[in-house]
Amino acid sequence: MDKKNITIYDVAKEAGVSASTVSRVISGNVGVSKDAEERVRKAIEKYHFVPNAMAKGLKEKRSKVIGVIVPDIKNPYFSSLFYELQVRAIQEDFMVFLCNTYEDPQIELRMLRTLMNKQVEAMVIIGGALDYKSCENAYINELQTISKKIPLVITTHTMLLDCIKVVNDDKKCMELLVTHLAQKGYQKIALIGGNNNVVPSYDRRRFFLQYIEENRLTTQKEWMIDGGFSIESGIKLMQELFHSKEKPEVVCGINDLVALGALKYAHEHNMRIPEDIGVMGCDGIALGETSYPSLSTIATDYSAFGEEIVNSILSALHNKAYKRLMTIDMKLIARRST
Amino acid sequence: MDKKNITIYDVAKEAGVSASTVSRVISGNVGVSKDAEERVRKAIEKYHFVPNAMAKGLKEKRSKVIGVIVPDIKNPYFSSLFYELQVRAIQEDFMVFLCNTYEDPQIELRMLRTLMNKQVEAMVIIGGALDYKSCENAYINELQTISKKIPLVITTHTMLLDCIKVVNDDKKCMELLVTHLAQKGYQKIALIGGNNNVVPSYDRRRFFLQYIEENRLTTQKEWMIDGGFSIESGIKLMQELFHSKEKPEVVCGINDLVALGALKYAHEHNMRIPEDIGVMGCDGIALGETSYPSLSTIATDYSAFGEEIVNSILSALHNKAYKRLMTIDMKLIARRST
DNA sequence: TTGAAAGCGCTACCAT
DNA sequence: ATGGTAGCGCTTTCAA
Repeated sequence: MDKKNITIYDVAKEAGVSASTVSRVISGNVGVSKDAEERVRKAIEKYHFVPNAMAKGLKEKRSKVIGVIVPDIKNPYFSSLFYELQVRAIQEDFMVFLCNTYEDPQIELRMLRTLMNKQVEAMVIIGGALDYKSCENAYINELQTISKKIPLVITTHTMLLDCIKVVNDDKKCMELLVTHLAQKGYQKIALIGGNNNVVPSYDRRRFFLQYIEENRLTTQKEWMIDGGFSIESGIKLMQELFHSKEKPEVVCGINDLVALGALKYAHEHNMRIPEDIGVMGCDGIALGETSYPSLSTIATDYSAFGEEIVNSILSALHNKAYKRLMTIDMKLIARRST
Repeated sequence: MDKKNITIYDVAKEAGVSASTVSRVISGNVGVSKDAEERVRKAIEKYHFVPNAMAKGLKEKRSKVIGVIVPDIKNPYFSSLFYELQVRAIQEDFMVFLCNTYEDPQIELRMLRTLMNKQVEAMVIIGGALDYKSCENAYINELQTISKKIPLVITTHTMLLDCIKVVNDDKKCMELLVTHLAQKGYQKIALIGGNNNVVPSYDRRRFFLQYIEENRLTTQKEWMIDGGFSIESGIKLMQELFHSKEKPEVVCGINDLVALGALKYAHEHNMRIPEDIGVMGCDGIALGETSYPSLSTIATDYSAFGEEIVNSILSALHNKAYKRLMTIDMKLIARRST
C-alpha cells in the first residue's frame, strides 16, 4: 500500500501555485489562468491525486449521499426500486448508501444511526419496521427527529410520522385486480399471502374485500390466508388452500412472489393455468414476464417510483415546493395466467 | 429542517466539560469519571447529538466503508452476493457503498472514482468491465493504481491485474455439471447462453467441452450458442436451438437465469421436463429451488463468497497474511429438471 | 481525570 | 488571477 496521501498542497507545490488555485481548478468554478490550470492538471495527473470527499464534505456540510434502507435486497421488488432510484440519484451526482436490514428491526435502527452519522443528506426507508402495526414508538420518534434534520422518505402510508411519503396505490391496485378478474368471468376468488400486521398487506386485503363486494364476486374465509411474502409462502399457502372444501376459480397472491409460488404448486399438481385455475399477482416484478405462464399482475412503475423519491428529496433539499404524499400509479398487465 | 449542527463542543458546554472528554465518552476508551460521563450522556441525549463521521474519518483517515460495484443488482446472483457480503461487513462495523453500473463501463469508471474520493477503505468489483476481454487498458491501469492504495477485490480470474481475487471455480463447475449429466445417462448435451468475450463465460464453455470429451459425450456447434445471461436470452436461445436438425437430450444454461428461460420455452412448447428434455443451470440462485420443475444446478456458496471477500479485505487492512487468490467451491444440487 | 491546542484536507472569504 | 488564512468537527498528544 502506498503510504502518504496526496493533498491539494502537494499538487499546489508541484504546480507552483497555491492550494486555493488547485481547489479552483478542481471545482472548475472561477477564473484560473490557462497556464496555471494546465500546470495543476499535470500535477494532478502525475500524483494520481484524488480529492478527499470527507474533507470537502466537512467543510461544505454536504455529503452528496442518500441513505437507503431496505429489508431484503434479494427481493426483486426492492432491488428494482433501488436500481431505479440510483438512476435518478446519479443524474444529480448523488451516491447511494444501500443498507440491507435482513428484516431485523435492530439492524434497521443501527443502520439508520450509522447513516445519520455518516452525514447522509437524505434518508429513504423502503418498507421495514414502519410497515408493521407493532412498530415501536421509540423508533418512530427517532425517525421524526431525523425528519426534522434531513429529508426522510418512507414508502408506508402512516399517520404516526410526519415526513415525505411515496406510496403505492394499494386501493387502485385491488380495484384493478378485482375488476380484471370480474371481466375475465371469474366469480370465486382467493387471496393468499401477506401478514395482517403489515400495513400495506392489511390494506390490500381490506380493499380486496371491498371490491369483491362491489363487483358481487365471492370469496371465503378459507380463501384469504396469510403467511408471508415469498415464493415459498405461495407454495405452502396453495397447499392449504387446496385443502379447503370448495376451491376458488382464481388465486391472487398478495404480491407476485406469492403468485409465482401458486404457479409452482399448480404445476406440481398438474393443474393447467389458466384453464383449471387462474393465478394473479401484484407489484409487476420482472419475473412475472418470464414465468410459465406469464403472470397477470397489477404493476408498480418502478422507474417513476424511484424518480419520485429522489425528486422529492431534491426539492426538499432546495426548499422547493413538493408534495409530502405522492401516490405511485399502478396499472394492469394482463398476461397468460388469467 | 433544524438549522444548527450539534457538535461535541455544544455537548461539552452543556455537560460542563471539555470536548476531549466528550470525545472520550463517545469512543468509550479511556478514563473518564463516572460523574463526567453521566453528564455527557445526558447532554448527548438532550441534544440528540450524532457524531460527525466525516470529521472523525478525516482525522483518523478511516471511513469504515467498503465500496462495492456490481453490474446489475436486479440479477439474483449479484444481490445474493451483496447480501452475504454485507452480513460479514456489518459484523466488523463496516458500511457498504453499493454502486450499480447498469452494465455500462463509463458508469463503472465513474463509480470507481467517486468511491475513491469518498475514501472507501476497500473496493470490491463484482463482474463488470474486467470480465470482458475487451476491457480497456486504461481502466486496468487505474485499478492497478487503486490496488496500491487500498485493498481491491475482484471476482475475475485475470492475469492483467495484480490485486485480491476471489473467484468461482468454473472448472470444477463444469466438471460437476457434465459428470452429473453423464451419470443421469444423458449423451447429447447443449450449452446455451453467455458471451465469448466474457471471461468466465468463455471459461465455462471451454471446460464444458473438455469434460464432454473426457466423458465421451457429444455436443455440436449448433448446440453451443451464446447470446446473453438473462431469462429472456434463455428463451430466445432455446428457440434457436430447436431449429437445429438434431436435438440434444439436455440443455445447460451458462447460468441459472438462462436455464430458467429454457424451462419456460420448454413449457410453452409442451415439452415435459426432464422426460422430453433435461435442463440444468449453474450458480445456484434461489429461484432454481422454486421453479417448476426445480432446477438442477451447480451452486456457488454465496455466504462463503461474501465472507471470503470481506475477510481478505480485513486481513489486507490489518496487514495479516491472506491468499491473493481464493477459489470458491461449487457443488452439485441435483433437483428435478434432470 | 481533564483540558488546550494542533491538525486531518478542503473551501471560501478577503486581500493583493 | 492568485494567495493567505480561518475553520468545518473530530481525535489525540501533551501538560497539568
